[in-house]
Amino acid sequence: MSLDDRKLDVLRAIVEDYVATQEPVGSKALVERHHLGVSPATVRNDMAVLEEEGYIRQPHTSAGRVPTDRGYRLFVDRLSRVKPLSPAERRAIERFLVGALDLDDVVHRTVRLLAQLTRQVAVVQYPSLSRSSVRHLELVPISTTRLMLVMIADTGRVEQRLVELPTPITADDVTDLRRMVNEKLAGARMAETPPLVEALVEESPPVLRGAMTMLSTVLLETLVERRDERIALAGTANLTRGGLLDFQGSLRPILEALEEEVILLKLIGEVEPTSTLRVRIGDENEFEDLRSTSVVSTGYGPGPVIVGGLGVLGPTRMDYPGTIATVRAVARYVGDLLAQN
Amino acid sequence: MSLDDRKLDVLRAIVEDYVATQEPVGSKALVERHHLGVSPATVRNDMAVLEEEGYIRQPHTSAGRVPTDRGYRLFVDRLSRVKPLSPAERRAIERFLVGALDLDDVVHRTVRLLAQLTRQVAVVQYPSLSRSSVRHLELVPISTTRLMLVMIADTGRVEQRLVELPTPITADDVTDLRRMVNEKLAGARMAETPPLVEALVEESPPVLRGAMTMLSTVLLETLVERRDERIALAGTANLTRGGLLDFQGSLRPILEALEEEVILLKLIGEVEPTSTLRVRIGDENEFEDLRSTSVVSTGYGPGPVIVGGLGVLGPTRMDYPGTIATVRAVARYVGDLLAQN
DNA sequence: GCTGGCACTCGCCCGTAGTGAGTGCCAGTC
DNA sequence: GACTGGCACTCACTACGGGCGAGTGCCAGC
Repeated sequence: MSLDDRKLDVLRAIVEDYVATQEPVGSKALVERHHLGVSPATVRNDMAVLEEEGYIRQPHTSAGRVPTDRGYRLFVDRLSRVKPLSPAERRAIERFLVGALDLDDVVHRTVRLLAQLTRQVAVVQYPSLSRSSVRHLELVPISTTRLMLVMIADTGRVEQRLVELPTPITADDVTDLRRMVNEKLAGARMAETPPLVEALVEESPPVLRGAMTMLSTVLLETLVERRDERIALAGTANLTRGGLLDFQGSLRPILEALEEEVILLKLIGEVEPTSTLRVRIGDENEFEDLRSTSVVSTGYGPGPVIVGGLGVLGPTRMDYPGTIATVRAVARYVGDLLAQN
Repeated sequence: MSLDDRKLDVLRAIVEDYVATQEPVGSKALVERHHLGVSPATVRNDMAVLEEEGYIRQPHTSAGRVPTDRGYRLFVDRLSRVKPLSPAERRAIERFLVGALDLDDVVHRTVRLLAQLTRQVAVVQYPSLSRSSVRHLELVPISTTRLMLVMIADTGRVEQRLVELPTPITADDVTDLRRMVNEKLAGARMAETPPLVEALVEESPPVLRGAMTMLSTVLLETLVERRDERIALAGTANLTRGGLLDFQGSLRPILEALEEEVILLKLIGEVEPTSTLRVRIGDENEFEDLRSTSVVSTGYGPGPVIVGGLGVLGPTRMDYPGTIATVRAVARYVGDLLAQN
């Protein structure tokens, strides 16, 4: 059955009121606060239909209605009007992000900004290595049998790792190694590096073979395997906003989920090549513990190419239009910032 | 008035029971669970004295007793017996920390380990730059007017920053700059660097003067000013342990405090040169919002010299002996690990 | 198809009463 | 003088019950 326009209006009004007041909304309050032009009784009939269709529900008989996850979904997809950012918000974004010193700084400022603007938990993924290219590889001798490998990506990411060498090497050897790895790898996309690294070992002169082998192992680990992804988090205190009503009283599982990098990455890191914004509402979340939350996430990057994800997590009862607008705007600003560097 | 031995025994029993059960403990339960060898009435008299002295209090008339901050303090200072780590805990520590790849990895593993063992919020400060020396400075050309400065400290810390140059420079210029800064600064303690950096600018040839000036600014910022300190945090979900009884029901201010790096640094970063362990109980905390928590912190470092702090934060009602033992043990292991590198 | 009216439901808000853990005090004993 | 058993008292907690009112579903009428 298709819902006529007024029923959709009613649903929209319910969502908006419930988000604002956090209390089940009744038919009478609805016609008073929104000028729907019909009587409470009519609204009640509409509500009955909406409930039958699964868009709203009653916490208990003789209470008002509350949107279901399905109701929020419909609201987000078809009913929410775009809420433009206020000038104050725009200014806040600009002020917050100018003067960032390096990538770490950009990410930290961004995540705090997002948390502050949306008043929710913010998550920002560092630019993904797998979507970056190698800008430069540096080898710093720590001792004769130890090197520090510093990898600088074009996105500004810097990763370092210790390399234990099988035999002592000289300063000249280090220079040679440095030249070789940079000639081979500088400019390469991370995904393309494994065969190049293999080649490096094979092409290296016998005297450096042992060192290069160890180096290649660490290189592969650094470039493509673990530590590929990093995450910044802020605003967990916002989970306590709205008392114990959201999240059915137990913050525990949510806080635990937020400590799992793997989970966070799945939440905001799985962005499609296009920079579409994604909203996951309640049930739609794949993680059991996050079924009482919604996640708004999007990719960001300099220009159209996506290098990482960012987003916020909050109660299903969240201000979707505002949150979506903010997340989108912040992602764009961050992208611009990256493009400048 | 001095408390005789039995009164101290009573206090110890109260603390232990309350920590275990989280419920006010009465005289009868006390004599049953601990073999004090006296009757409840006697214990009641002792309790009255302890209460008068401010070591325990009653949440309300006709309830059992609960230790005050002062009571915990006395307990920690004079009554708690050292609780040796279980073999399982020792094994957990070792297993957790072997195989750490680099400093980041060590810090992350440590903080998670601490959180897991103590079941509280764990905080680990990265080795402080101000307590480190410069191992190596690397300059990587990003463009003709941009350099990336990578600073590697002897503690394993790596910091990077972008340097904008006033005029384009050549690859040879970069080589010169790199040589100059390393000759001057490599091996220097961070605290000693400012005059050296000044000298660098003055001694630099006119053609490099502009570049060196910018570089020196960034150097000073990186070496001694901001970003000096970094922090890792884990186990916030443990705050929800024990329901809403601890922290008088409001996690909010605590979560907020934990998001402020400045506060965390003050909590665990202010370690004396010696590696004494510090316990701050409730009121003793300088931050208003943390008056309902206790903090156990200590310094760590390779050998006797301290390079950073670590610790845990939890309800005043915590297992002090166990927590203290764990914090101390983890700090020692981390120190050993750093010494190896 | 909308509306006003009406009976009904049921969560919420007290006030009351009963229960029991725990206390303080005191007289008695070793 | 220190400890003990006994006893009256306090008071948080729980259960019960009635009144209130927001909100509903349904129905007859326009």
